Amino acid sequence: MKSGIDQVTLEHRSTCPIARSLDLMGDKWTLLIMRDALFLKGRTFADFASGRERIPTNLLSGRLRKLVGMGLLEKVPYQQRPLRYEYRPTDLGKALKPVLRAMKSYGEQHLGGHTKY
Amino acid sequence: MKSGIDQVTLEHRSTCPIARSLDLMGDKWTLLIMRDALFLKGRTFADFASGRERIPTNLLSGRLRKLVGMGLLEKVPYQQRPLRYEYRPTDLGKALKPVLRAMKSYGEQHLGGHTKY
DNA sequence: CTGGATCCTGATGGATACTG
DNA sequence: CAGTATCCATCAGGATCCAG
Repeated sequence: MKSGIDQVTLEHRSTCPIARSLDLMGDKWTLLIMRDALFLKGRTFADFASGRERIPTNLLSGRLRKLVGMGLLEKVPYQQRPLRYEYRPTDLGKALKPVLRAMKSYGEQHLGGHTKY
Repeated sequence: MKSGIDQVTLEHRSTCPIARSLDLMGDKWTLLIMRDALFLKGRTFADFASGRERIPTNLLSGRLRKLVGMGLLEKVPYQQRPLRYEYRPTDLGKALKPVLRAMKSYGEQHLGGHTKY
């Protein structure tokens, strides 16, 4: 299909800023994609798909669509012939860094995760 | 049923501390419960259930079981006759505050959420 | 070959009713 | 009050298929 309507409408359960944030990124993949986009720089679909956690391609394409629709990533062509795109974090996306840093810190200190993003 | 096995086993997709954190709290309700536990003090089941986002009771009981099992909350009796319990954040649970603060800040600055937890 | 879309199936979510 | 049980809807995951 060409692609459905790209209205990325987020439910919002309450006016609480934490709840709003969770409505946007409260799942197991969204922040992992942003981690790669923010710390591993401009990434292509294949790059995201081959990350260590192996996100299924159908979930990846859906999440990317949502993130672009919400303005956290932008899809920009980086070469012609063949045309290729990469997903780059916008300023709105970069604003997520403190959240990711807090989670990284929590994981390192309390969950036994090694460093390296 | 009496209650299934209470083994709270977390999958872990990789050694990345962010991925580990997300394995633990990457869903729409876990951090909301911790928000209430941390900022609204010792809470009972009914208190959590009647929060503004109205978490269904079956999900609530499952999440509380998980959080107690992972050691972020502890279930302590606070009165006898009739016996009543409340869920109190442990030190491990309190360590989540920076994550919640980062999300609160993101929500306020970029998602139009009002303050008040 | 890359970047997805589709399909199928099992797991999870969510609303609400019900019980000790 | 503190959960369970139930029932349906939606999502996750994996495999595969298709277009440029």
